[in-house]
Amino acid sequence: MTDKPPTLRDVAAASGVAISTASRALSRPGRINEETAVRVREAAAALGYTVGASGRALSSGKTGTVALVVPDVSNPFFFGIVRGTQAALRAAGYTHVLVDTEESVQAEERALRMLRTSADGAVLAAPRLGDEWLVAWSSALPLVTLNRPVNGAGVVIDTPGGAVQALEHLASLGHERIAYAGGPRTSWSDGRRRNALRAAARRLRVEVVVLGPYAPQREAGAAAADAAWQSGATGVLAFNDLLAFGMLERFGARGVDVPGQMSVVGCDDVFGADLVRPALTTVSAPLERAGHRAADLLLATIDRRSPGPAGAYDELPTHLVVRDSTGPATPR
Amino acid sequence: MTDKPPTLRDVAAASGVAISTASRALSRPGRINEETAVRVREAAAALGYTVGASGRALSSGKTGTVALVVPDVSNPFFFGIVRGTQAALRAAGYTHVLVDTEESVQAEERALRMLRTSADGAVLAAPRLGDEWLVAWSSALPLVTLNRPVNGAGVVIDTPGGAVQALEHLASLGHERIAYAGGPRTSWSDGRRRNALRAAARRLRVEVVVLGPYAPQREAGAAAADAAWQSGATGVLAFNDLLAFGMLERFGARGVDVPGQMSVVGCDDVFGADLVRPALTTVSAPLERAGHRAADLLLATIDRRSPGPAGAYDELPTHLVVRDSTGPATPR
DNA sequence: CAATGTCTGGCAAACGATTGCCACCCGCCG
DNA sequence: CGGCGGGTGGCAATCGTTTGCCAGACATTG
Repeated sequence: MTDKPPTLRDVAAASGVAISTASRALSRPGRINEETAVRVREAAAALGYTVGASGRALSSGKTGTVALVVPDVSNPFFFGIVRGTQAALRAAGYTHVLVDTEESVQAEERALRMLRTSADGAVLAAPRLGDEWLVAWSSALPLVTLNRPVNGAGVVIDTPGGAVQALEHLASLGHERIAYAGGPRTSWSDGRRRNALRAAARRLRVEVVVLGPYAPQREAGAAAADAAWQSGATGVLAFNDLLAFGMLERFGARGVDVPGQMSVVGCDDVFGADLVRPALTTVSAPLERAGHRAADLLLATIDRRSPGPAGAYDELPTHLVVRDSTGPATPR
Repeated sequence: MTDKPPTLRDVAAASGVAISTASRALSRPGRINEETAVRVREAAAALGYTVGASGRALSSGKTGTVALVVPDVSNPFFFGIVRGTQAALRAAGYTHVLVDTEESVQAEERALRMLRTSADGAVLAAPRLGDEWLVAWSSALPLVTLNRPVNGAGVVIDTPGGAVQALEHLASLGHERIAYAGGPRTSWSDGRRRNALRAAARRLRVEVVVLGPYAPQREAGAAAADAAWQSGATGVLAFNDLLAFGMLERFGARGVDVPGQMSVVGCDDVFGADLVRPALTTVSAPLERAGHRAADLLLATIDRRSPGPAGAYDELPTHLVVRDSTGPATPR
């Protein structure tokens, strides 16, 4: 059968010192005579000892664990984020727990409640929870939000900036009427983008027609594509790549040539954007970096103990990647 | 500042009972007078109490945590797996920790060592560790392997079966010389597939030429495509979809028409396989189900306490999804 | 009325690690 | 020779929860 893992007591016994000494020898370099410390470390190695997370957590208050809370693990947008947080946490020796709330506010709150006692902090990617709640929670658990600043803090991906680049790109190709297939009402990012597009449209003297909201999924693409076509636009910006994929399929099915009759721009540059045909012109978002950054920020506030109200704000730039789904406007 | 989360002691005090009673009221239905229990539960709810994971773990030995250990989070193959384990664990009330070993055997072992004290078990997806080690570890920590049986136990995706279907498909299209662009030597799955293909080739009277090994990544696709072309084959089976994507790109770049001059079959049907053009004919693997299954199996052995040597073996069927990257053979 | 059981609820001992505080051993200086 | 201080290492409390065991209350039965 499976015998118990060695404990600090075993290590102490094996090296002939007290438990406290063993503990210090392993985690408080300098506090213990180097000679003794070496003996302890050797014993620990020989026994294959690893400090037990629960014991440590109980007595020190630090769990060595950070959670990433996402609304939907299967969305490729979050793959990049996961990768980033994973790398950052791994490097810092933290354990990475993954929570999928399946878009449910309640699940999100439940997760937070449980994390409060079992994690040192959490990265909330595109949280669904209301601002007030987020603020309240952040005083109970170090939190860093992604793509949804709370109290002016958090990591944000500047998709509005990218969207404007996309608009400029289309305008320069002669498009004068451009559709924006928007995302969920609850998306903070979407609202910001609408505003940025409105302003840019005036400046560029093009017309932007806002469509939607659409679910940020491939399945919603058909409806979005039909609406975009119907709107008389010659180019369309999609809320995200998934939606753009769906639109591409729909245009293909309806015999609308992309980019001949309709230019399509996605957002995020997720896995697959360069795989579809035509390859998708899209606003590239530094997903992995964003995850990494968020985790780093969180780690910093965790050990600086400065969850100060002026938590850091970090905006990551995006840029337009031009591929084959956009081209010169052709009058309809 | 952040005030401490309420403890069982607070709940007990608030409801005028002893800590032990409070504990039982919350987790041992029936053991305590229902009236008292209700009082306790109300107090707990009012205080927003949640049992602390570390305390519980220390005293009961159960951490309520299960880890998924993958060699590379950014591989879309594992996205599906993650999704499955996540769903299963969530449903069972377990916490999901994600460990990326970055293909490193040492990282894998390090992870296992730490998990031993901080998790109730682990799902090892495509572990790099040697069999002996895996066997040894499994006596210290409940383990379920995915796509790599140990001691005849684990969850396995029957890709050889799918590969044979693919071969039949190609054979029926008139292909007589078919290449197999193999994966890493360390892949158990790859070895199995080679054997299955060899046997099927004899039966179907076609010739299979084995190429590789190639890294299961897009970047390796160019080399694989060139080798396949060079081999004189008219169809090629790729170790996985990523490799197939890379091959498709390369064939495109070299002006080799797919499926006109070369048929390509992938494996796994990961996200993107139907996005790429031509849409990829591939062996569809039930990734999410596999992850779910593995987690369920693990959970079962965890609470049945039966890590018996005859751990369960489960083979999930695959099937060929025919899309546009395969077609009739044309003589070269 | 005594003996026996059944419910309830509390006491206290774990679980594994950390850490404040104290004790001891030395060497050194005055 | 006494006092002082730095360097080491041990004692014991503490963190939050679970659980074996016991004790009282009350009901049931012979």
